Amino acid sequence: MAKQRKPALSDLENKVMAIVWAQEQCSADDVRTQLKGAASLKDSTVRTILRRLEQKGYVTHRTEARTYFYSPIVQSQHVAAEAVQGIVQRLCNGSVEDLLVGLVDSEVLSAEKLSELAKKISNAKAKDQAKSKTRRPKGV
Amino acid sequence: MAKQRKPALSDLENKVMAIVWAQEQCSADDVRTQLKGAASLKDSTVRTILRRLEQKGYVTHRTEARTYFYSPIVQSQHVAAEAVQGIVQRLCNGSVEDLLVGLVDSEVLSAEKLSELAKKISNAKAKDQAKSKTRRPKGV
DNA sequence: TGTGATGTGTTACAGTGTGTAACACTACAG
DNA sequence: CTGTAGTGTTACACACTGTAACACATCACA
Repeated sequence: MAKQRKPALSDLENKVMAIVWAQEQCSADDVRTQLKGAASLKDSTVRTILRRLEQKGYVTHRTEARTYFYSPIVQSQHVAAEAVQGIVQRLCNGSVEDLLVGLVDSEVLSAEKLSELAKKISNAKAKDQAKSKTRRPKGV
Repeated sequence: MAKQRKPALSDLENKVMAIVWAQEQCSADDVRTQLKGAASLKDSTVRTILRRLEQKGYVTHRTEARTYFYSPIVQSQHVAAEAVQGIVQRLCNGSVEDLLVGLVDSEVLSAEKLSELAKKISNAKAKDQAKSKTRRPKGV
């Protein structure tokens, strides 16, 4: 259960997280370099963000020869799922159905695509479960 | 298309919107009264929120004998859909599939429920389209 | 016609979050 | 032992939020 609602991510924090997520592991400087495309920030700035992300519980770091290597604690999909849950509660009377209907109505997702994905996911899950005697894909 | 991304709603703004959405129409005082359960705010406070919501483009008002009656401009489901779209872009590499997978993985939604809802929505939509010769359920 | 009640407009202000960064400190390499 | 590269601490301005006071307008009624 837990789901200890983490403080939301700001824009910049999001960008940084995107980078961390993308490589599962990176130093402050890695982040700064990859962020360069968008904005060009001082390294202390980047490190501040990283530290805040750590405080917020999104990443952790490992020290290796006085260099911090950050890695995500939570998966982006999980964060997304929590965010969606919040939306469902706040905006859809707690009904996921309402949300999906809204998505289809707003043409964010077509009914066909939705069905297709639902099918795909069901299948994948069935397969996962069959396999779970040996592997544990979503245990912990 | 448009989708002119509206400024996000704060907590209190959300609560107020919930009330406005719930009744499609209400005065500042209505809102204050119904908000009472949660917090007890001065009417000027409530009106400030309402005005901000109007500025942000979420509601509009109609004056009737010097009383403002606010009504939502956007549907909650639509706001929800936009929010989800943002999440998909920021956290799921733009893939709705990733999002759905995340929802299922995080047990926000079971694969069965998803399939069921997808089916239901498809059917509803098919019906809607059949009917759309006479009614226009989501034209404009 | 003057006045109270009711409702609105304007303005404010403190707290928090965010983006941004300077500067001080530490430890390894040479 | 002295750069150099990396970290920790601290700061600050700006925007957003929650909260509200106070002034202004107008309708109903005396």
